[in-house]
Amino acid sequence: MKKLPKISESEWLVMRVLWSKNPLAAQEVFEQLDGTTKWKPKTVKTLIDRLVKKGAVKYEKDGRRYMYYPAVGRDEYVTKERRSFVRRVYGGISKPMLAAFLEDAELSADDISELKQILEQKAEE
Amino acid sequence: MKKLPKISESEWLVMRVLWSKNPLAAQEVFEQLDGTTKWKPKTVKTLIDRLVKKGAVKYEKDGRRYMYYPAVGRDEYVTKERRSFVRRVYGGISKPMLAAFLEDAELSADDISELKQILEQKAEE
DNA sequence: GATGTTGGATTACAGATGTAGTATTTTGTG
DNA sequence: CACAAAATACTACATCTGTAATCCAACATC
Repeated sequence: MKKLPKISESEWLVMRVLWSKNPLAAQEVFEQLDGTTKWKPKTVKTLIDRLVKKGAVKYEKDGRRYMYYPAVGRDEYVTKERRSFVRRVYGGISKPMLAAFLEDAELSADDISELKQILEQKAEE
Repeated sequence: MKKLPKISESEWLVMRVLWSKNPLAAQEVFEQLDGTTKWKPKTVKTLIDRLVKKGAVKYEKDGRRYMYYPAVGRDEYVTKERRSFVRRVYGGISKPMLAAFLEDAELSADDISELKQILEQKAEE
């Protein structure tokens, strides 16, 4: 249960890119982001540098440039963020919160039955 | 659809107090928080002041002190935060996300059947 | 009326964040 | 080899956050 560094809003976008594909050069991260943000390449580089300093990203040399890759797992992070979100906003996970999520979601019939299964599983405990 | 000011982590705790009971004097907010945080009264006052400046809290005079109350609705806020959370972390609401929430939750039998009802409702659309 | 007490107003200050710019080094190119 | 192109390294700077402390005014008390 190591401690995960805090990742800011903007840094999340960088992590999402690196989680989806890696290793990437700074330039490539910028290209992946281009369109979803209006950041300049230098901005992306700064964000990457900060993530490296925080220990969320690692790199290896590739000639004149660095190739970056995530040092922390996406799933751990998502879990951590999910928990801190519910604590902050709802004071804890709760039925009203789940209801709001479910109502806000667009789900296929398959999704719905999968989720129902999960609920049924839980009912048995 | 007015724009809601951003509320920081710490400020959320103050808002939660004010949403649950208001109007309150700064001192009273401090008392409500005491135990859940280790903040000094001055810290709480600063947070309140910032919320006022952001327009998330209003006040009225009561003798020599101010009584504070929320200027924004809890529900709007929660919705906003929920959406920004899913966008940031999952890139959008999704079944895997919901599954993770459900699995992480502690639910009573009643809760479970209520949630199942919501899902069934959605299945009919 | 002087004085302590209780609020509010103002100020503090370091670290995180958003958003780059400038300087320097490495390297491919004419 | 001199120079432009590309990467990295270092620097910038206003805001926001977390976490108060200090100063001042009004009231309550002796």
